[in-house]
Amino acid sequence: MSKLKPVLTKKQKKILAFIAKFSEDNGYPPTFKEIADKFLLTIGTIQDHIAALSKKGFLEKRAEKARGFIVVKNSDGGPLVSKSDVNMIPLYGNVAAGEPIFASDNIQGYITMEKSARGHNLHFALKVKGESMTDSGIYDGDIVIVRKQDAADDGDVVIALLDDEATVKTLRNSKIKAYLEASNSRYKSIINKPFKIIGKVIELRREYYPA
Amino acid sequence: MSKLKPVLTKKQKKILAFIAKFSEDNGYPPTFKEIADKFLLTIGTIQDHIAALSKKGFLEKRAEKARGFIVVKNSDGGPLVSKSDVNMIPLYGNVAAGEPIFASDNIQGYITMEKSARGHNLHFALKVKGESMTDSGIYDGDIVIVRKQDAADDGDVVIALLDDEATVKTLRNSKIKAYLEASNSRYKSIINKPFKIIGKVIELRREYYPA
DNA sequence: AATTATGCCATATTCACTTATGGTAAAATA
DNA sequence: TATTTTACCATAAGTGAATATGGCATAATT
Repeated sequence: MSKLKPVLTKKQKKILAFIAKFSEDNGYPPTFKEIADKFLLTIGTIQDHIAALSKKGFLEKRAEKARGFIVVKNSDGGPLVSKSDVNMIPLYGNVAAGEPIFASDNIQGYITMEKSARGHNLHFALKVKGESMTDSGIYDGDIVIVRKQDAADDGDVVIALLDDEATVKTLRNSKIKAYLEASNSRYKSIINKPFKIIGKVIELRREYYPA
Repeated sequence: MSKLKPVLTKKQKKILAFIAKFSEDNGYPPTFKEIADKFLLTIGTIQDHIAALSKKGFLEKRAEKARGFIVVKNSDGGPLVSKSDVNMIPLYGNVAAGEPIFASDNIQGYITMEKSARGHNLHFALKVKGESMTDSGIYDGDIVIVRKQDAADDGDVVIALLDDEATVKTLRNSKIKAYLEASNSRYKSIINKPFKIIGKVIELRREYYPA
């Protein structure tokens, strides 16, 4: 209903935005002087602005430290992306049978993922090929984010190594034996071949082109 | 096949890692002295290390600037997350008919998305409710990332406002009239109701729990 | 064996930067 | 109307921080 947000003046917004952008561009925040130069103001004026901004809680100032402040809130109130919240993980393409999956030659790029609070295990992403999982909503071209592990539970969608090829399947751990289930009825489940689980799918992404 | 990577010594790795972590934690890089204190070394020694690291291309040094260096490469060669590559967008939950969708009360959180090169239009995310799009691989609980726009092409998956309620459907722009198509045969398409397009789905995400 | 890179020290110098102080003036608020 | 906030100025002082030099001892290369 009602929200009392400390309002920034236009000037303050501009300065905050400049500090944020400068930090992004350069990897470190600007000095008072650098801000002053940008706005054709003097250092004293910037002192006042910084004081105002940190009093309003958009900035945190570390006393007596060069470039010692950080933008805490965005000028429009939204949260900031913190580098420590995000991870870069490699995206692997499909590999021909026999080729090593995790070869660095096979990295097609990197994608960002939210850093899962605890357990910063090893994650990677894989581009799905084939139609065998369409009934589970996993389509050709989708990207699955995988956590490396060599075991999983019944019903988990897993990446398995089968004849030296990586495939996406649902794991079935029946009492008699474990097998890999395709979710598309036109595809056969894999029951009598040995396989090795290399990871569990924890997220799926699909991009709709053209962007 | 062969890649010649400039190898870092253990000490250099440690120092690089410290600089990276310090920058993340504090929002600005450390000074020479702060590094020296951490490793119980002197400033002179750190000078050498910084020189070595930047000569090897892991660090970039801005001369005569306080805290003026940035980690360019990770010690293990992987790319760094750059804040400017990632955006925070709000995730909206489902709203009851009549309620405003973009109310800030309805923000269920924020998710990160790769910043699309150009066109930083307004994006938002929406949690899908219902089964009407399962044949297109969009399931209940999935999250769609939407770019705000009020028109779309035939076949685009869109978010439409219908009776004051936001729904995910496929847009059909036949010659006669435009309508919204459900992809699950058990659901009817919406042909004779007025609707308003508020955005186009550009990405889908599904989280598999438990993590 | 000779050379280069690593890893460390100390001291001195020179800016880079923040802080402190004390003004002036207009606009917003009580 | 009185008072607070915003928005600016100038100047001096005092550290914070990078740079410059030179030297020493090992390990790794050539």
